[in-house]
Amino acid sequence: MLPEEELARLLPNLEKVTLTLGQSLSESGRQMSHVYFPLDSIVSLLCVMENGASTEIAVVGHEGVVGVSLFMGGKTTPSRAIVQSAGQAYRLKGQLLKNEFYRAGPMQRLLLRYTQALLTQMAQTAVCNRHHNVDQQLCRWLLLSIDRLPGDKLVMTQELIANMLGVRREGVTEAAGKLQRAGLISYHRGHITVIDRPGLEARVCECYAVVKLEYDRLLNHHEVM
Amino acid sequence: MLPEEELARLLPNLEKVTLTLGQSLSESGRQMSHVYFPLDSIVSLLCVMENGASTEIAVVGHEGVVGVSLFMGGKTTPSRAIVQSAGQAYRLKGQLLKNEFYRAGPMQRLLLRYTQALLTQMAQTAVCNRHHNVDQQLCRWLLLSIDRLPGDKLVMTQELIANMLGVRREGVTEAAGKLQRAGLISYHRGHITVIDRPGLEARVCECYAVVKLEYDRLLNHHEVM
DNA sequence: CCATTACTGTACGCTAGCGCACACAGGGCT
DNA sequence: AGCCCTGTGTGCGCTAGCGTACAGTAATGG
Repeated sequence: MLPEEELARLLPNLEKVTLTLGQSLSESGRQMSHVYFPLDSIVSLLCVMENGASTEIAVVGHEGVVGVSLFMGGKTTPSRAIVQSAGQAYRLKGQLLKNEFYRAGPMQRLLLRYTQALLTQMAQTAVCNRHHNVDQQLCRWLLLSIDRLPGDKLVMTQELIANMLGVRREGVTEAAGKLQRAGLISYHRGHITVIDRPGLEARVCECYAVVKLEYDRLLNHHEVM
Repeated sequence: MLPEEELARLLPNLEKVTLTLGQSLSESGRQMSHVYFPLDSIVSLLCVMENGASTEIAVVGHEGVVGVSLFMGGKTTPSRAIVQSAGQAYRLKGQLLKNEFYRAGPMQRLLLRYTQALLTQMAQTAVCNRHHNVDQQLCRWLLLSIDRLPGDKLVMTQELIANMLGVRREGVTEAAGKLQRAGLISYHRGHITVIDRPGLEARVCECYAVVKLEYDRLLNHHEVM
């Protein structure tokens, strides 16, 4: 989405890395050395509490960047970034991104619009956690995930999904069972395949659409302010 | 917190306005004409759903600004901003803030750090909605509110608090009753007085401290990156 | 090939919070 | 005074999700 000039300046510094499932890109309160631009991987931003319970507050895929705190000026965040789906990503030294950011050009505007989209995703996650049941939240989570993946399959155990959603594993089993019996997904020991995407969209709560529309609005056109 | 030069440039354009309880500063999807810097007032950012249910996703007081979407580049947000506690605020034409922002000076860095603090508050709200009970959330809400007010009193009915927290009014009645019987607050027809602040802090969940520490870290020193 | 581990399904009692209904009191109004 | 409206307290049945326990089955590894 960047003009050639910016892209040319950045490309030599982008390093392609492989992210493995469960890998931590950022720990609470620790400064990241690099920012990551997922390609076909997905990264979850998690809040972990003192007792170990966790909740996903946002998910980042090829549309975004992990490490906004580096250019936002805070350096650290109180959340963790965990690879939710293995794959490739570009990474870039934090200082280089910051330099680019402070050129105050298209890259800065893009990063800021992305950060605003992230704000919306977090806000909607808060609402969803409050008002919607596990079934709907699972649908939202599945849709947000496969939107960020090339195919319709994802590798993820119910245990991990439960950690992301901040619910019991058994709750996920039940919700996933319903979806499977309804023929919307097939679930097999850590491998999920989405069979009927429109069916999922029919069951999901409004939160998914709110987030998706906002991402489209903010990121899917090259308009310069 | 700004150097004199920046302050001198902004001051003539700041307009002092009175915000009344319940006033809307921003509607979902509408562009704001001004940004607001609360002085002794408090503004709640709310997500409102299709069925009318709502949830507060963040609270803004004298430490912050209402309308980050104006400089983040998105122009609008899918949330509402409602005055939760009447009082004074400065307002500033959106375009003037944007101009100041794009001077890429101390004001930009400050606004970005504030936005990051807002991110943290939203994230923690999402976690709190998931994992903590109404009692704890009420304590968090009370503390976040009186931190942003000059005294120890706030004007707020249980009905409105329920809307903020996204719970039933009766749930708030019950939780507030416990706090009152414990001698931590006194509640009288829409007038709350905090009597024992340390007592509240002892009951609140960790979410309050996480948010408070992050605000302090990001905003309470003049360090320039 | 067997043992172990990891993942999924199911059951059961418990609790927090919901939806609803209603009683009661303060405070302002005519 | 009487009245209404607003705000608060309470009770009751219901449900979603929790905690816990355990069974069954696929993958894995020696």
